[in-house]
Amino acid sequence: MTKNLVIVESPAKAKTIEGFLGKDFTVKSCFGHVMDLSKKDLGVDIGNGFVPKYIISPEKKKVVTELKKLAKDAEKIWLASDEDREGEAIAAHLVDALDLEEQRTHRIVFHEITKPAILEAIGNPRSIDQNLVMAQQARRVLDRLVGFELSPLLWKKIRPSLSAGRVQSVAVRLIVEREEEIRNFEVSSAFRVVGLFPVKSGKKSVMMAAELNRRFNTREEALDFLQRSGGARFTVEDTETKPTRKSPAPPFTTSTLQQEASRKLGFSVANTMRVAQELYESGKITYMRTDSVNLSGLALNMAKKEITGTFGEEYVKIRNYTTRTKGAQEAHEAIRPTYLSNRTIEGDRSHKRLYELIWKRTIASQMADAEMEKTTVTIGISGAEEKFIARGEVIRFDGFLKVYMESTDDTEGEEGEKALPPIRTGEQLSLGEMTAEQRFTQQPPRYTEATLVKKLEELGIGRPSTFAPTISTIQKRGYVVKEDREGTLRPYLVITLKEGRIAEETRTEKTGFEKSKLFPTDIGTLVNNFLLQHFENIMDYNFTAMVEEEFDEIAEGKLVWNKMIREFYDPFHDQITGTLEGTRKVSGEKVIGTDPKTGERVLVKIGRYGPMVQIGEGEGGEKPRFAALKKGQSIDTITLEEAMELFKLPRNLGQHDGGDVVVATGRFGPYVKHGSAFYSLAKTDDPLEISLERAVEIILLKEKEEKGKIIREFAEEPGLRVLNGKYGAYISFNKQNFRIPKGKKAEELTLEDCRKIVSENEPTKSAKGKRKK
DNA sequence: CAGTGAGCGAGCTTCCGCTTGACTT
Repeated sequence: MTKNLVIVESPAKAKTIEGFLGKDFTVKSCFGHVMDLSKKDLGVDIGNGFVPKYIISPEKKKVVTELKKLAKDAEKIWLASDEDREGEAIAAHLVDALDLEEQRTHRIVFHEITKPAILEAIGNPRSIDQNLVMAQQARRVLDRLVGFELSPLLWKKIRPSLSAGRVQSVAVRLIVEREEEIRNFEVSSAFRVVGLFPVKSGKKSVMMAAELNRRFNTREEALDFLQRSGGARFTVEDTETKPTRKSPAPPFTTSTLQQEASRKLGFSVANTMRVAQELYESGKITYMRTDSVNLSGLALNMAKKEITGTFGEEYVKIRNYTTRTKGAQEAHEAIRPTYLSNRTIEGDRSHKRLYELIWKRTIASQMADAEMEKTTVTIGISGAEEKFIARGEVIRFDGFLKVYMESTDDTEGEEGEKALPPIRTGEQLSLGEMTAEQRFTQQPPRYTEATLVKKLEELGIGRPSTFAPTISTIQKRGYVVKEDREGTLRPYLVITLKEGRIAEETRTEKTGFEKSKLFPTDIGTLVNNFLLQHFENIMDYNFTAMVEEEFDEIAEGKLVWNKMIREFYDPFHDQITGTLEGTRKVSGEKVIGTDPKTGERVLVKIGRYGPMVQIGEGEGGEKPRFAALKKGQSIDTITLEEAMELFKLPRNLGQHDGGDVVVATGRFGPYVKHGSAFYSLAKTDDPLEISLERAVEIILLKEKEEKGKIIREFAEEPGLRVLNGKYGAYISFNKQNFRIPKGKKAEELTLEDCRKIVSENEPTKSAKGKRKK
């Protein structure tokens, strides 16, 4: 029996706090929300003031039973869920689910997990803020209404199992619209002129690079300028030196951690969160789902000590950062190492790397500004208006740069500027070399997972706990794919002036190369355009910000929650019924040309199984012909020529081992068929180009791989085999799988053993079987 | 796991935000 029961959200937090509080306190975790709207139906009684139908979440029943038992015997119950809208609702749901009486129940909050903060919280309990709870309820009900009315509309009008929601649909919109911008982008080019001037620096002679303050639009203008420069004199007209400073970035939040881990370590958003979760659970870092840039007083003291000890006192500058993120709730600290004296940790490579990133960012945030000196040299050209400008930078005091430099998203950033050689106004310079290089304007960048999170956060859409799941949802639904794209080679012109002679040369560079970027799929584009056409309000980038304002008013007691919902819902529901009755099924169908052979119309659309091309429409008794689009192709951009190519499959490549080898494209992409067996092609194989030799190679490789999987097989019973799978050995019997009992060695199983296991055990459920149930 | 693209109908899918394990072939 315990005197005091404290309930927090996270089990790792519970463990830490228990250590602060002594033997009269038992600290338990409720693992987040314990109640939610029923999932069987809408879960909201629309006709009756939107009364929510809350149930104890099925996966939380066990926790609730256990907490209820502990609460029954406790003198006091302290609800210590997070201090934000969701946390307040969790506390209210706990009161409900555990049948807590008011006089025994206290609500406490703290922003940092330190002993003084906890003790202060215990000393200042309050009651549950019902206004805040109602604000959460409004948020929850709104999301349910939007999600559970829009999604079924998509099932009817586009395809089953699709989904839409306040957050995910806007995330998809960002990606679709960025792709449109890229498609409509018109590349232009201009000539950038750089002069190299030999200058004495001590005893050595170095080349000083300076860029012309004007770019030329055409080759002729650039050529003309270089010709005129052949006999020109170059004079230093001005040198200017200015001190500048650079400040460190604030400590990590969830979103900035995801961005930097992506840029610096190449981690996906999901991977970053998995590793961070493990660091948190092992006590190495503070909580990883936060929107706060605040550090506790304890952390600041540790930082001061660590920086002083390692770099010296002049490197310390304690700073208070304030968040600028829309809708931030700041229930936690920023993400930081628990102990700043640990510069590194034991563990595998990804844990070490992420930890060190967090350490550096935290430490740097409390360090002095870097102090620089920027020098600008202006060089005049006799007989020309234009000037050459050389820029240099010297670091006078490195400050935080000793530890950490934030990276930027654009890859084509300026190279780090170096110091300029000593130079005086009035000095005459000779020209070493001058080049005019054709440069192209850059299309807008595609989103990565991390830059999409950044954009969502800027718009105030989504929360630290949902960024990673949202990114994975829009990929799982097939709205968006994360892919690499091969670049193409692009020629560009370089004109050089050296020793009075002009030379022209064409070089090539790679352009359009993409790595792990988000691309919209055809279905993603179709769903987006459909929603945009009929639900512009929900798809508005400001929709979340606008409803958040109303949630705030509810939290302040200025607005009644179900009145707000009523005002949203009535027109929204009219939109739903209007669209349901007023539109037909959409498939994105459009004609892209006519078949040069038959003159039939060729059209593209999204069919039952995805994007496809169709020749003819079944008029005049002719059956239409169909072909699925290849990966990376889109009904928006495919040309007639590319579409006709797709009808060259299936191809018969020839004979192997007494059977035809046929290549075609199926449900799961391109494959080779030999006899009754199918073999998938590798990503690098093109089904239209592949040779018989390569196809046979694929067949033999797969056969070899299959053999490697077999641990045991029995001549008497061909359907029964012991196989080696991803999760270890298992028994396969007529397409059903069985676990091998503990203590038995797979290699030593006899036919009798296997038959016994099969007859006495239930087969394991496959993911498919589960879904059917 | 595989080469489809008629139409019908039963039964299913779906949201956002809090939290971690259980489980997989």
